[in-house]
Amino acid sequence: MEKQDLLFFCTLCREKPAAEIEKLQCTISHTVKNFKRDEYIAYQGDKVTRLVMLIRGKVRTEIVSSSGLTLPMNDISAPFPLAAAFLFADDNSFPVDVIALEECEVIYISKEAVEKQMAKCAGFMRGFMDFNANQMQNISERLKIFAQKGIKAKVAYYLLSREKKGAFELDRSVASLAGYIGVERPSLSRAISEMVRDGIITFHSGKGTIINFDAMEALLIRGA
Amino acid sequence: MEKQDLLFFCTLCREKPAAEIEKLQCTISHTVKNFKRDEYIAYQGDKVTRLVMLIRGKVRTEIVSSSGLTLPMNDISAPFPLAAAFLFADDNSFPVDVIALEECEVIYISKEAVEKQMAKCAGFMRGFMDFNANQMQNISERLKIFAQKGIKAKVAYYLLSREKKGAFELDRSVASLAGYIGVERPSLSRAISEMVRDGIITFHSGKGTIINFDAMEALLIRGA
DNA sequence: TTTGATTGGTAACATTTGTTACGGATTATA
DNA sequence: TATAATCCGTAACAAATGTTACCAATCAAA
Repeated sequence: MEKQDLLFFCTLCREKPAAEIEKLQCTISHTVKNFKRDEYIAYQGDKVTRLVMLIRGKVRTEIVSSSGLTLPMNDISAPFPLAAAFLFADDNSFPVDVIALEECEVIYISKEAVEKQMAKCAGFMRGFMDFNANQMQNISERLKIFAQKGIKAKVAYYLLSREKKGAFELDRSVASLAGYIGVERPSLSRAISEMVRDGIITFHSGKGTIINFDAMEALLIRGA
Repeated sequence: MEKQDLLFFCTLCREKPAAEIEKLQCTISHTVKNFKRDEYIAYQGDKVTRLVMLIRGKVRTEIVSSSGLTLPMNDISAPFPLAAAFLFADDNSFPVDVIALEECEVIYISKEAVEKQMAKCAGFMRGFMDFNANQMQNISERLKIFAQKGIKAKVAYYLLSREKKGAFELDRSVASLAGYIGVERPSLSRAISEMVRDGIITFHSGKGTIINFDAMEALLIRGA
């Protein structure tokens, strides 16, 4: 259970000891529901009127089109709020179908209860805001990578944003990095090889260094 | 002044008449600052410790690299909060430089004041949440477009998400749509032409209809 | 050790996209 | 109306990326 569980109960008011919390009116009203494998937890287009927290299990989200074809998006493991960000949006409907991949448990908290709780409990509010802010940051970071034109530019952006004194370490496999930046694995592999060949970086088994910073910058400007 | 000004003063508590608001302790402490054209309002990496609201003028944001080259991102017109979403993030630093394009006025509200105000005034909180939620929705919609592989897939996704009974209307020029989905204008133009040629859509001066839904779906699945 | 699975580098070729340049159409401006 | 500016369709070519396939290296399980 990470920061996300801030969203569950006011146990999240970490600022105070658990014992003290019990005394506060910090319990949030909610309902619980269980889902079996392959059941639909939410349908695309459903109004998001409640905060939907996945507290046990794993789900798959997919876009569904009018003709019935589906397009898998992400898998999400508990604990995680589903579409928390959209709870307050104007067009607050689920952007995807949500399907249980295994036995799942979900709790629902009404929007009103969430608002009340936020007003009542600063810790809860902070937890909610933090979660949304971090998610926003992740997504906007990814968008910036996608906005870079050319694989090398994407790679350069990715590496520059996490190098320390020229050294970097991939926190994922090359294959998953390819997925993350939206290109094919062999293409990414080729791009890295060429950057090594051109003396811009070194790279071996997940670790490397940036040799030529100027060349990296140049890649950002124009996909070369 | 749109919804954004919800974030300014508690005049935003629209739920109550203005006269009544005066009586509440709904004034939020803030400081004001003016900037001249070309002045820096914020530097990339600056900690976001206060809510920064642009209330007059226009700014440009750009990514700056260590070697000094810049990469322009977006232009933003008042009224608009700058990096509101990052106020609560863990790594809460400005992702970009912010430069005044013209005479600008900015107000600063401390994070603490924002938190207090949210606790005190439900309207303010709702305004803040709404704004962030909507921004999140926009950005994630854009990310989904970028995640589509192939120009036609991007176009199909874009059109399918806004067609009504098969009819669609672009709310922007072809050139700006090209920028939005991250491709070159001639490439987008060609893609549209081919889709028209193949009898998938009609298109003329910003308006069109989807003729072959199945083909549109197929484009989403595999960039064809 | 052997086996099988995963990871990732590479190559040849197909396909898509970018680039550059041109011209027609439309709109704003003098 | 003339003039310039913008928008956008088109084409030919260059460049980047995807596709498919193969093999080597690594690692875990038998």
